[in-house]
Amino acid sequence: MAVETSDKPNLPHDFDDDDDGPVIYKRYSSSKKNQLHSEVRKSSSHSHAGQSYRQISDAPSLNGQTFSMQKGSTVPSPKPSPVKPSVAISKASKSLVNTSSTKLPVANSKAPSLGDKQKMSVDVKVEPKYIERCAKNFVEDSEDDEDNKPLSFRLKNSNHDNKATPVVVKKSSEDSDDDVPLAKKLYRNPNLGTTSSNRDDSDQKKPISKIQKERQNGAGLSNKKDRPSPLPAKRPLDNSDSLHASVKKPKVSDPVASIKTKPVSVKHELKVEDDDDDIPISQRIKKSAMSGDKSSATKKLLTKVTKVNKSGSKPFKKQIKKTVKKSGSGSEYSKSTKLLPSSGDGQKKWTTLVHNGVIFPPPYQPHGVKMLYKGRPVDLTPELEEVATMYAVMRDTEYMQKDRFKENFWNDWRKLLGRNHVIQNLKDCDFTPIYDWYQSEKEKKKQMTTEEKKALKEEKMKLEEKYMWAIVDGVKEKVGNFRVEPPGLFRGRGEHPKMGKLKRRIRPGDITINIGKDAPIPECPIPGESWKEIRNDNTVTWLAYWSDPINPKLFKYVFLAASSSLKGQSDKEKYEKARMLKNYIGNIRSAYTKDFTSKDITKQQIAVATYLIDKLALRAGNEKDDDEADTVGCCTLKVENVTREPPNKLKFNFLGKDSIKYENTVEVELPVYNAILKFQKDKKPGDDLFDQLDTSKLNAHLKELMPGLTAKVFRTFNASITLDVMLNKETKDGEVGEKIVVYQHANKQVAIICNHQRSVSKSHTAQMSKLTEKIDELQAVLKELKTDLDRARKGKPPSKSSDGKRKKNLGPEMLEKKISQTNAKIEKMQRDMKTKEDLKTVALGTSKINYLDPRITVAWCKRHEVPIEKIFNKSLLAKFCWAMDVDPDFRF
DNA sequence: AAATAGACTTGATTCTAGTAAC
DNA sequence: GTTACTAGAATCAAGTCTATTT
Repeated sequence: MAVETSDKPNLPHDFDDDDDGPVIYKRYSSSKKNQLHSEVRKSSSHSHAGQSYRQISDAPSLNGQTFSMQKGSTVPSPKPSPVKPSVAISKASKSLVNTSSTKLPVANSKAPSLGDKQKMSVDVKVEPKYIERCAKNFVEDSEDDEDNKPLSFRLKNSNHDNKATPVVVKKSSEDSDDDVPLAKKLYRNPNLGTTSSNRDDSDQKKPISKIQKERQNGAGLSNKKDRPSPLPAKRPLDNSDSLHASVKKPKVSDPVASIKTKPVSVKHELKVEDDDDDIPISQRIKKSAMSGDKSSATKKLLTKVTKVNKSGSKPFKKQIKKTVKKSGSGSEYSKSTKLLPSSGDGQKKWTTLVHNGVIFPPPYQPHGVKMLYKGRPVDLTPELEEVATMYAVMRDTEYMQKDRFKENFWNDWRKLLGRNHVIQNLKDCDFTPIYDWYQSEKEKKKQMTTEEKKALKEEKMKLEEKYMWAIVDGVKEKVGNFRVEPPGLFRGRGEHPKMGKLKRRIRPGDITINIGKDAPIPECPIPGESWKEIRNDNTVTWLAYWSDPINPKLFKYVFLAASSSLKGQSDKEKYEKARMLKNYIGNIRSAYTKDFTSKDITKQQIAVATYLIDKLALRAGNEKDDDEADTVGCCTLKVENVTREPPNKLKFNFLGKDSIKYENTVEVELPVYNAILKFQKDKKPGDDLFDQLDTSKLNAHLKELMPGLTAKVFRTFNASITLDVMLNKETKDGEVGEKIVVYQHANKQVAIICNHQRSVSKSHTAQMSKLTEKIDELQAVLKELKTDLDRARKGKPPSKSSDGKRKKNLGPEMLEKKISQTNAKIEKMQRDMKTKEDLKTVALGTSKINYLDPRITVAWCKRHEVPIEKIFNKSLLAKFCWAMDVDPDFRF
């Protein structure tokens, strides 16, 4: 805490405002815009209305504390101008020197449109090291070979001699601008793969002046981004290459200049090994597949790689595991920590940690509205009423159609009711009075004036403010979820066996607090109660946890927010690991290709599974318990989830994470097809396709191929490389708006690959028909204009308008102009419609947040003079602050 | 080697507030 | 000024993966 005071400039948030910061923000924002809320957002909220408990909690009375617990409002940030945050961001990211030189677009206006270009390029200095960097990049560039492309892209190459119909993502079939499925599209562009050449083109061919300009936009850079900032801003991200990253260990290490070097060296060495990568993957695959079993050779190769890696580039393996783990910060650790605050000691995540614990939802406030049992009002104790209300409020949700939900609810409620309660079954319960009461409360809330709302918000803010921040190694950081989850009915996704169960209220006695040794222990906010336990474990990043009331084996953690350095650090490491995969992917692919026909069934299954993960970006697929929804990932695929379609296609159909359906038909290499045939033989539909496999075996195997490699890395790799390749292939000179379209298009393809879906909004159909209507209107106008044009040309006056009024007599030119304007309008609307229809089931956000290396985006923005905030919103900018000063030439 | 515990990331949905459209 | 629409934030469920224990 002491720390807190110093260097404001570097703090992520202005300390000055800190204390009242949030409040101020709030006032600010609310002041002028509040009126807006008067909105009556009906339909949506209404229909699900009570559904979630959250809503309940929002409901004024439910929790008693009127609104104070509402959720969303907290967001401190919304200061009208983005300036502040951006400043902070840039500060944090550019560590030192030329503060002025770097003008991240961010720093500029909020939504700079064209004009921003200039702004962006304003104060740039050409970085002396630019050339150096270029050189580095070239090196990197040269390494690109087709391996760096997503497998799906490559397949094309390999297959193109045969048929080209690989990945057909059903969803994509509707794609608008690209009504062609991604796969097909890709096929069309066989070159996609040649990243290197593209890249070279772009970089090398550019005139220097241009380069310089770009550079300016970019991060400035005179100093290496990687340098450690002298200032105590956010803790410096470990620049070192992620490599270690792969292993969880040394997180905060001192930033050493060596950063870039490492990767390079690795690459070099790898290169030697990878010679065979020069051969197009397709050929390689063929080669290996055809030429009998060369597993031994492969093995050697792999081994070599690994070795090289280990010795040549920093050692990946985790050295030293934490010996002292959970016990609470081992004294040793703290000692060493203290000595070398920034040196990455194996597991240490922080040195000092100060925070105020968590905030609890307000106690339940009984409303006294009586439900009916067999038509008669029933008196309920507040505890029973609370639970009844949770249920009542879910009336409009789908859960009410599910017997499992009702049954689970009844079982839990009944326990509370006790044997002899009047209420003996759910069927005779009528919750309508409570439901109605809830609706009216909601309505009341809606009707509040902006003043009232504002006041409530401020009040809430006041209560919460102290919980919103933590001080980690002297830096004030946002806490993510400092609110303890309120009680409610469990809403599992899909057919979750536990849906409807009562999620009981969490009390201080359930919560374990993790905090710095010397930090004051947070005061327990509920008088008379106390925390379950206090720990001082600096090998973990959580601030608090409690065990999940629905499944006591699981924990609910309180972590820092995504914008924190700690999170940023691991995010960066994640992407570095994925980038590392680029260097290994060639060998990995040839290795598993060889094993498609392995006699060792386990090997064969590993090979095929790895292939699917690589090609389709499937999740690993851990085993699940019976008390969880029945969903699968790669390792847990069932025989029935894969259908063979001769001669060499596989049709996948299963429920993945969150019970989201995955449907995809893909063309695969024949050996894979045959292997699947073999795995399915003599099995029942519900049997495991990969009976010899589980995620730990698979990951253990992957780790032999590349340090730190696990199944999920392929997803990250696949997503990011796809973005990188598509952006660089498709971006053309032109308007910012067009470039953004290119970005969104790439983003969408990634979302499709990752199967990121969203449910169609209720109003979608209505919205579409509205648009259609408008288009029709415009078309009518167009027709009329054309008629008038004809008449005008013949010297006649315009026709009468529909309402019989006279129109202005316009000349032919004028009419022609109008016609083309109208046409443009129509086209635009049609495009918008297409896009809308197209994206109605595709969620772009998830991949942006979790899978796309932000440096690709930032670098692209710099290169193409697109203001970064056109792509990243405020929270993304904060989350990715570590990526903001990336070199414009950065390629994934 | 399998099960369990633990920690952290990923993900769809819900909620809120800002803005656009009427 | 309302109402409709939406982006972004918040929520919390559901994954992944590692380490430890049995």
